[in-house]
Amino acid sequence: MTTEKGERRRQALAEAAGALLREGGFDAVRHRAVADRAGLPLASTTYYFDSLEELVTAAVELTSRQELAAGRAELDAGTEPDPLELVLDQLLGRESRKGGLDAVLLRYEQLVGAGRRPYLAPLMRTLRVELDALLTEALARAGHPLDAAALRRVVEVVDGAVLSALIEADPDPRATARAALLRVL
Amino acid sequence: MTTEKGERRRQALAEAAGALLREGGFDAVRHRAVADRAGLPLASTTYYFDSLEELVTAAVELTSRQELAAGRAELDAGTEPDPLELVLDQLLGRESRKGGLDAVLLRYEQLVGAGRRPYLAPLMRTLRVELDALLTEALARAGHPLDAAALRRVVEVVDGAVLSALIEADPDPRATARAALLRVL
Amino acid sequence: MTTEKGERRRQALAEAAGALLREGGFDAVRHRAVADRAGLPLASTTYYFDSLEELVTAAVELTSRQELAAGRAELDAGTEPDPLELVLDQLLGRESRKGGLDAVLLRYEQLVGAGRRPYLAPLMRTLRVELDALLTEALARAGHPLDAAALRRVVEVVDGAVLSALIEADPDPRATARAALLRVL
Amino acid sequence: MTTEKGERRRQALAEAAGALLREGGFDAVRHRAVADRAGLPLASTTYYFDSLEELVTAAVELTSRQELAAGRAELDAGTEPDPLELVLDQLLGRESRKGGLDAVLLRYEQLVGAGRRPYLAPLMRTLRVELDALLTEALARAGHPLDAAALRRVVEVVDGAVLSALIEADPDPRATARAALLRVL
DNA sequence: TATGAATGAGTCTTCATTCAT
DNA sequence: GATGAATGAAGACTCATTCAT
Repeated sequence: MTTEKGERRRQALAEAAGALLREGGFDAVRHRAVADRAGLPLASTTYYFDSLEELVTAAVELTSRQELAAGRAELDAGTEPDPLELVLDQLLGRESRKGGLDAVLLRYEQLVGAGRRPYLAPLMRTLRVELDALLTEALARAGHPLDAAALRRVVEVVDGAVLSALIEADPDPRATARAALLRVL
Repeated sequence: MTTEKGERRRQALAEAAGALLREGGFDAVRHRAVADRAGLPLASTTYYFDSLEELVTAAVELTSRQELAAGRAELDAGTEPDPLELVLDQLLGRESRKGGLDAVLLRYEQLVGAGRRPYLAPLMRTLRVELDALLTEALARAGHPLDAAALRRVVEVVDGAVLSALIEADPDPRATARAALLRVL
Repeated sequence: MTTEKGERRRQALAEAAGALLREGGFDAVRHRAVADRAGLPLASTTYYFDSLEELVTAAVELTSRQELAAGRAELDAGTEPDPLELVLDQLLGRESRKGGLDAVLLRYEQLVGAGRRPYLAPLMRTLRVELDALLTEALARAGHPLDAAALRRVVEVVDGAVLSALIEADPDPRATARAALLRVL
Repeated sequence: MTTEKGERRRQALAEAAGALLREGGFDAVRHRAVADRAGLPLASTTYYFDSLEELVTAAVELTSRQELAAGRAELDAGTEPDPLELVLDQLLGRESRKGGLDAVLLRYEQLVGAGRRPYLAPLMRTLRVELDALLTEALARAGHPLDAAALRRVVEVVDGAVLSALIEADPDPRATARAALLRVL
């Protein structure tokens, strides 16, 4: 039943929601804001998504898959000489290359936010599996073949370091994360 | 100027706000909810706190200081045979001893939430300093004298592990955290 | 886009606001009061008007245009044998024919109120232009062709007299205004 | 019973209320604002004035009497070479010498505001009598001896002109008023 | 299939006034 | 005599969701 046009609109809404999520966190994802952002009628948000939760879920999924796909593409293309940068892209968001805390916040907000939003949990776990696969490959290419448990530990260390950087208002969380990553490898 | 009774009411409101924060996150801290919880009139919330932000700040501070004070007391009393448990108390919340994720969530929510709530940043940094002092002492008593940088790294590892546990819906995040702690020491 | 019914409701709200404005001044125009008066739900007031200012503006405009239209109609119909009465209608409000101060107050309240309500200024100036055109025509028909400057002076004299009458609680401000008008012509 | 200190505080509150009235109109006169402005406790406002209406009344009276007294003093001192300026001072407020509309607004706001505030009417009439006496004297000294009726007409013309200036956002209402005054004399 | 219209519930906050001390 | 504490009522405004068309 899904018209092509319908699918396009659904995607536009999810993208708008994703942008809002990035900029203002979960609380910023409101029907009106999403509709305005997408340039679509207010009612289209509830027409294409039964509830706000569904819309948020779609936004998280879209956002994350775009990051994953970009990482995978670069990995396959072999463009990036330093695979560790690809790892940091995934853990901090590619936008973190530009510096600043905002870009980093979203990922951790989502991680923690999932705790209060059980409806996100399944998606988060799925995404994690895909993330782990990508990271494993990138680290192997960087000369660090790791098994699943070891990878987890590496990710945890970086996550912990970034969390810490967020609170300290560390001006360059990516550098901090990179240091932690090198230390643990 | 502050009456004793006035101070008690203020505290009651902050405590109610803290409970709501623990149970439902930042979004659950609303004037009405706090007032109802404390069994006080709605307007008392704005009488004692100029804005919701102030109330949230008071809630975070109260909650955190209670945890810190409890840890400090136990440490000084020497009741707890295993100082590492005190460390875990501080990083996961004492309630995590009972198991379950809910108790753990708050701390990380606050850490990340401070990112979207700049008004919390100063408090978070102050609390961090006090936390570090307590942890340093506890770890020293456990036979692990650490300098500031080393301590930070230990905390980061545990934080990363807990964050991971939250997403995995790990049934026993405390055990996971303990394992990470032992590994890094 | 606007449904006919929608337009009718918008108008009903503006009319309710206008009635409140007349009876109780600017302070009486509140969302709740307007909604109750119009027999519509509270939220309809913010649905049709983005803010209270917009609603007040609509009320002023509607009220004033109705007066203007009525004056124009009578002027064109030639019903009123004494065109000066039409002038007084415009300057004191048609309701002032019934006597009493209340009817007169609104116009002057709006004139002065615009000072504290900059958002009304553009509308007030537009209305003034239309008013001047109507008055010029009515006075010409009464045998007093006036240029713009002369008209302004006439209006000012009447306005001054009415203002004075308002404070004196003059029982018949219309008669006072008429006397001033005749004197200045 | 009135302590000297009590009387001083009453006056301080009335003065604070007057300042707020001038700056923000009737709506700006609130208990809290007045107390803050006067640097006195909130409850002192209701202690010294049974209601807000009383406080507003006191503010209007104080403000107006100060203007009157200043005018009278200058008149008696013979400082001001042009008595017409004293007339304008009274009709537009002395602050209007500095130019701008704000200074002028208050007087007309009070004139009109009295319509919605019957409790002000007696005071307004009393003040008018005193004003008329002062104006008569000033105009006589300027070579324009006028009887009561003629004076009223002069005042009305100026009032009308100023009202008009307020709406047009006339940058120099005082000049406009002066021109109207000269014209009518 | 879409969407403009609509609204009940709820948001934070302000305020005049009362009262116990 | 003075005032800190307190609060009921009301303020403007937001929002997720429903529904008729």
